[in-house]
Parts: sequence; structure tokens; C-alpha cells
Amino acid sequence: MSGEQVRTQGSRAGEIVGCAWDLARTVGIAGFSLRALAREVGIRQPSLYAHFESKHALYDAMFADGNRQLLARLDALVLPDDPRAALKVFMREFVAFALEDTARCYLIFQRPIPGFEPSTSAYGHAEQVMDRVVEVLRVAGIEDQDDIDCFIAMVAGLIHTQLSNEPGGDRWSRHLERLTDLYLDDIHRRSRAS
Amino acid sequence: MSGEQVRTQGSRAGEIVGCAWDLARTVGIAGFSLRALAREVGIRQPSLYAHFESKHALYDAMFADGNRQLLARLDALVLPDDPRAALKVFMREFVAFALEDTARCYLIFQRPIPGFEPSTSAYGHAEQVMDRVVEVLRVAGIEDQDDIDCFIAMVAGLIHTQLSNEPGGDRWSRHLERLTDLYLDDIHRRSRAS
DNA sequence: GTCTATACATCGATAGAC
DNA sequence: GTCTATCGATGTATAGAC
Repeated sequence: MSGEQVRTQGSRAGEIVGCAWDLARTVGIAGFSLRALAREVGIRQPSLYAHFESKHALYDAMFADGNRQLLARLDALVLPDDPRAALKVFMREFVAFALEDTARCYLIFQRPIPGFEPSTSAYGHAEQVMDRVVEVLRVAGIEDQDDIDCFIAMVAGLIHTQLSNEPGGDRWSRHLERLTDLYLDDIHRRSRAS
Repeated sequence: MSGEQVRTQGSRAGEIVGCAWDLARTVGIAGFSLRALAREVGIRQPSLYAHFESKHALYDAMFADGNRQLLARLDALVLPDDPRAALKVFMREFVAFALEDTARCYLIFQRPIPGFEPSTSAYGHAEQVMDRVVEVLRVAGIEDQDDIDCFIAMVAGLIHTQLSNEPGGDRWSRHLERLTDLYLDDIHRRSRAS
């Protein structure tokens, strides 16, 4: 239960990461300063360096934390037996997670911090998320790499367009189920034809 | 031919915008400073204020300029008579434009500058681009607002996923024609069914 | 682990001469 | 329109006491 990487809960470093998310939510992922973060935490700015050796290290912890949050949400789902229904429930949760926090979505899925690359340790969490996605897609019959790429691009497009043009709304994201059917039907049609 | 808004060609302000694009291409749209920009232009940093009253005003000029570039590219196309083929040629050019300059794509389509909102004048160019897109979609039979939204999200997803994961490649963007067929076939199938 | 104090760079923007 | 000089704020990061 208490491993080397589970520092997000309870510890001071975890509290700092939480405050960093709060700040990022209001001023953007790249728009908060360590001074403002320290103020939020209730300590002085240089004290942050007792927990993170640089701002990039903090971003790295946030990247890992965000992916861990998403993984927990996905693994907590109770999926229906029907693969198509399961895929819809799964992706609906995925999209909901992405839409509820723009800053988190950007850091995790787009990496808009110049010069920041997640460490291999943090990247492992992102790979776990991707493993879950690919597994649900596979069960639903999306196995070909091209089909996987197209489906993921479709979902990313709904998220991206929604966040860019109407954050908080559902004008684009509400088409997820309909487009999921469209892609699945096409794959099944093609597999029958061969 | 010479209007109040055509300052991108010839004038000093246009030269500055061009240098700003060059810089943005290497250090990101939000990553260049006015000092670096002035160095690129060959003047001193305060001299920039003789042409733009603030950095946001410069971003505004870049936003208008980028949309004008895109509009020129789209209007220069010779489209096939067949609406489906025309849509493919048109969107292929659109995607190519987006992929060839990440910084430009971000500024025009995603607005990643905190606090920057394009002026109504600059936004007019973006609306002209959107008008062209909607017209080509309409001719191809995509008229329902939901269908338009889905199609645009699909294209945005290809662009976004391509740029985020493999800039310079075509792993995702190469599926544009196939997905265009998928969407068009679905719309025609539904219209026959009604 | 937190503090005070500070170094050092860079930023956007302004004043005023030419 | 361009220059020199500079302002005031902010940024990350370090030194050293407690």
C-alpha cells in the first residue's frame, strides 16, 4: 500500500501537487509560478525545493498523478458484458475525465510545457492507461492498428474541439456514442466482407 | 488591392510578423520574447512598439495573418466536380496546412496564449475560413449541424493526434480520405433510410 | 523542512532624445 | 521610426541559519 511512488496521498509533496492542480485550473498549466504555488500551500517559495528539485520535477509528479487519477477512475468502472456497451461506458468516463479539467488534460495528453518530457517512471503510468484503452477496444473488435489509431483520433477530436470551442459544454462530446457505433459498424461490415 | 488590413506584405509590420512566425516555429508560439523578435528583425526591442502597441496586438496580427494564409491556400485550389472528391482535396489541403507549422496551428485553432482573444477584425478572417469549410461540406451532403460538428471534430482529431504524437509524420493524418468516406457513406445511408 | 535573504536572468513596457 | 536607458515585476534557483 505504501510504495515509493505513492507520494500523492498524505505527504507534503502530495499536498503540493494538489495545490498545483488547483492553481493550474485557474491560470493554466504553464501559467502558475512557484511563488504563487508556495503561497497556496502556505509556505515560502524556496521551501518547495525541499520536495521537488525543479519545476520540471513538479510537472513530472503532476503528470504521474494525473495518469494515476485517470487509471483509478477507469479501473473503478463496472463494465457491461456486451463489448460495445462496455466500450461506450469506458470511453464516456475517459472523455468525462478529460473534459472536467482543461489544464490536467493538456498536461497529460498534450505536453504543452516547453522542454518538459515525462520521466520513464511517470511515463509508465501513461502506458498503463493506454493498455486499458487498447484492451477494451480489442474486446469490442477494434484490433487492427489503423482502426485503433482512427478511433483514438476520433475521441481526441471530440475532446479537443469541445475544450477549445466550448469548455463546459457538450456540443461535440455528446456525439461519442453515435460515432462509436459508426466506427464499430464499419469494422464489422468490413470483417464480414472479407 | 491595398486595403487597411493588408499590412502583411511589404510593410515593416508585415516583416515583423514574418519574423515572429520564424521564431515561433523554433521556440513555440508562447515561447518567444520581444527581445528575441527584435533581434531577428534587426532592430531594438522598444522599436517594436512603433508597430504594435503590445505583444497581444502582435499575436492578433499573427492570428489574422495565419488565417489569411489559410484562406489563400484554400481559395487557390481547383476542386474536382465530384463533391466527394472535392471535399477530400479541400480537407487534404486544410490538414496539410495545419501540419506544416505546429505553432501556427496552435495559435489559429487553439488559442494557447493566456489572456489573448482575437479582435473582431482578426476573427473575421477565421470566420471566412469556416465559411469555406461549411460550403464544401454542404455541397458534399453534410448539412445537418450535428454532422458538420462530427466531421470537423474528426479532422481536428487527426491533426491534433498527429501533431502531439508524431509531428512530421502521417500515421494519423493519412486516414483522412478513408474517414471522409466513412462519414459520407453514413450520412447517405441515413438519408436513404428516412 | 522551513525560514530569510538574495542572486541572476528575463520579461513586457515606458520615457524621452534624435 | 529608431535609438539608449531604465523601470518594475516576475521567474527559477541557491546559500546558509535555525
